[in-house]
Amino acid sequence: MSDRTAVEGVSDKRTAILEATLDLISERGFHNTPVSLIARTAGVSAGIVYHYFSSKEELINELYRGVKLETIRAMLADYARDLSLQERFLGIWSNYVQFSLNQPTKGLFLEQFENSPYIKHVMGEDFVQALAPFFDLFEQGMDEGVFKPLPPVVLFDLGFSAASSLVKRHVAGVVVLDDELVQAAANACWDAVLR
Amino acid sequence: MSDRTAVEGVSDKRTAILEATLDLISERGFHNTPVSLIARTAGVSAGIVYHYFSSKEELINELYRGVKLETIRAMLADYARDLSLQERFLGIWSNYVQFSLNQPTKGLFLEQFENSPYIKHVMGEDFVQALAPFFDLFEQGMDEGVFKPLPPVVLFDLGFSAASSLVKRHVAGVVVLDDELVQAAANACWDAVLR
Amino acid sequence: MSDRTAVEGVSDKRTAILEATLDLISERGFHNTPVSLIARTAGVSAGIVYHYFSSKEELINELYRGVKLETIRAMLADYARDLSLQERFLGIWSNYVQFSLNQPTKGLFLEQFENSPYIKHVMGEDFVQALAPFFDLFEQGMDEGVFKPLPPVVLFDLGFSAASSLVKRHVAGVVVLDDELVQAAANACWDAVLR
Amino acid sequence: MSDRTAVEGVSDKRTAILEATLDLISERGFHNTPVSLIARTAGVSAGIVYHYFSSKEELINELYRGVKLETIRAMLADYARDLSLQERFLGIWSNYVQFSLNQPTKGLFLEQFENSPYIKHVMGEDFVQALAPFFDLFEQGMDEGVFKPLPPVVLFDLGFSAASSLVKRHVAGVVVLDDELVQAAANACWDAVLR
DNA sequence: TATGAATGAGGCTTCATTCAT
DNA sequence: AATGAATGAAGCCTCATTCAT
Repeated sequence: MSDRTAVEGVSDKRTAILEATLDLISERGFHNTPVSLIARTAGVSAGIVYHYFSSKEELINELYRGVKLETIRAMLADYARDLSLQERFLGIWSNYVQFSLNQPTKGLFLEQFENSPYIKHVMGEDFVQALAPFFDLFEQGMDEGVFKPLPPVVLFDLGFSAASSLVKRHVAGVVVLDDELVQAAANACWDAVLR
Repeated sequence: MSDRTAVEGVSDKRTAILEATLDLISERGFHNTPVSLIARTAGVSAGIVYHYFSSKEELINELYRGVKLETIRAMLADYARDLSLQERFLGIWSNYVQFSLNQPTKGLFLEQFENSPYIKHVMGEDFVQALAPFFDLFEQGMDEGVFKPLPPVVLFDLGFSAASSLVKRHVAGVVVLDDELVQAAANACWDAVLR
Repeated sequence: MSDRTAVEGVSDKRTAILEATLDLISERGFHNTPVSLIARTAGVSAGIVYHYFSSKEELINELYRGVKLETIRAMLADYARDLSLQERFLGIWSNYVQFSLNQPTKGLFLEQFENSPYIKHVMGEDFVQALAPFFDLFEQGMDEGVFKPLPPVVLFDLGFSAASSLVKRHVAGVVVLDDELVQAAANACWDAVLR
Repeated sequence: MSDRTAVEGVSDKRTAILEATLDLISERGFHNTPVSLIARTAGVSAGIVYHYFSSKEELINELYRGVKLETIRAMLADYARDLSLQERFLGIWSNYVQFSLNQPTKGLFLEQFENSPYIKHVMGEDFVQALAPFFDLFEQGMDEGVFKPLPPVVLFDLGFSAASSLVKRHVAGVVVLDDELVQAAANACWDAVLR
């Protein structure tokens, strides 16, 4: 037990810092979120943050990587090659919406991060791996002549850009994203990629 | 000339401040863009900024309103009710892409602003008016049974979300948005909204 | 008429500036009273203040001299050598209280000014003249053996310090300075100077 | 010694800041005493001031409370109910004068503070307790028919207002407050409160 | 006389980061 | 591994004063 405590003790604080950072930044923004506040929220001292992360920037980058990977993986939950193209496509859509609605801070954080010139994002090998199923999906769809003959990234945007926009609308209270609407929107995007 | 000087003289500095703010924020972010740098870039003193704007926040809000309105109007250039639904839809698409590629700082600024919890955006009557043609378009399309029976905002997202994503891909160097690709993407989104 | 307008026009603005300064400083303090606010309150431009006064400091000094002289003169209204010592003493007391209650801003301003190291007060010949009756009173009282044999300034403080303290109590709402109380206090101070 | 160091270590900087603030403000005024100068004089960084005080205003308020309490307590040194009314009264007088002459900055600071609309003073329970002996003195004096039948605050002002005025005269060089003069003045004020 | 835009120094405060303990 | 006092650079903003008109 002392072993676990020791081991988890470490990651506990690290995790607490990351979670506090996520919550604070998603509702206050990068600036307006001082390290001292992150520390207080996480229940640790300001100094210890620099034991786990070399700088505030690295902390935020680390958080970005984690949240981004988690989001990608959530989108691909249940993804299986033996499902039809459409089943996989629609599955990603509903996974994404469900995840975003359950974890609103993560979406807000990602959008903020990705639209800020403040911090340059560096992606590593694990991202390439995590994203592979998307390319797999679109390449298979093109090979089979089911999808429009466009670069996979373009198909990706055609297929999923609207999803995050709609989630923002929902968060803003402009629309209510119930199952029916999600399915309708997902099917509309399916029409967009379909040849 | 003395006429123009007199007239423009009043707003010259104000305009210079707004333009400097746009350029700096789009490439450096909200923070990392001190008022002192804005002033220096605009060729004015730091103090005078507060003669034209009551705070940095108000300056940025004012800038947002101006850029947003300009973008909306650019999208609707040539918009005319006697054009077909598809012509109008595709026109908006190409107007948007063209404007975004010509004025990359404005798109970057808008995305950053709209995804930041830092500043709350307040829109006024002029926005409602400027956006009217979009609602006009989608409502007419639904009335005629051409578009899917979905809320106008949803149709808007289905129709245009991908556009800004693709522009970002272009700016990031991932794809090259030539005319052919823009048309293909625009037509794909047309498929998305089409019944 | 044009003559009067021209002449009064000048002093009108000067007076308006002085009055605005008095009101603002008495309720906001020296700092926290920018020249720009003084100008706005007086209904003039900021620049013109420097036509009438060479600096903010001089403006305040000028104001001090005027208010101080006015206060001294108000205390000595009705002062006449043919009145008894006690009549003159009590007259000063009630004049002071009456003036202070009617013109609360002036007392506040004087106290603030005289207790601030910010601005060094320079008094001129007119002050010496205006204050002469006080010395006259106390010297006569000493010569006649009616007052305690103390320096006139000391007799002055013994005789009148309590007056301003009581006015402040009244302004603060701690006591109500009605006629009866003023007379009682004045008589008590008369006891203090009386041999 | 290590003990004292440890104990004092905590409040050392806080105390240094308060002392520097007192000295600087008493000779320069509230404004004209920037926080940066306070910090430099105290031998600390500017930032740390905000670790101990939430703002410059709070710092000054805190200082006021401390100096005021110290002054009140100094006035009441040796105060004892078994002394006669007159002994107590005259003791307060000489305590006050002695304290003021020994600690001229404190008197200057108090006067400046109390006559400035800049900062609103809030007094707490400790003030009420510290001031109790004054009320005790005046109420007893009235009950015994020794003092004039006036509100305690009024008796207080009649009894002690002149003291601070005279100290200011001394500081200004107008009179020399030697023991003889202090006693004469104190006795004169005793006459003022005496029935 | 009069305006008010403009300047620029300086004030208060915040905050990422370090370091003695 | 942990604390939190401490630093000092930098940010936003104010304001006395000037000057072109």
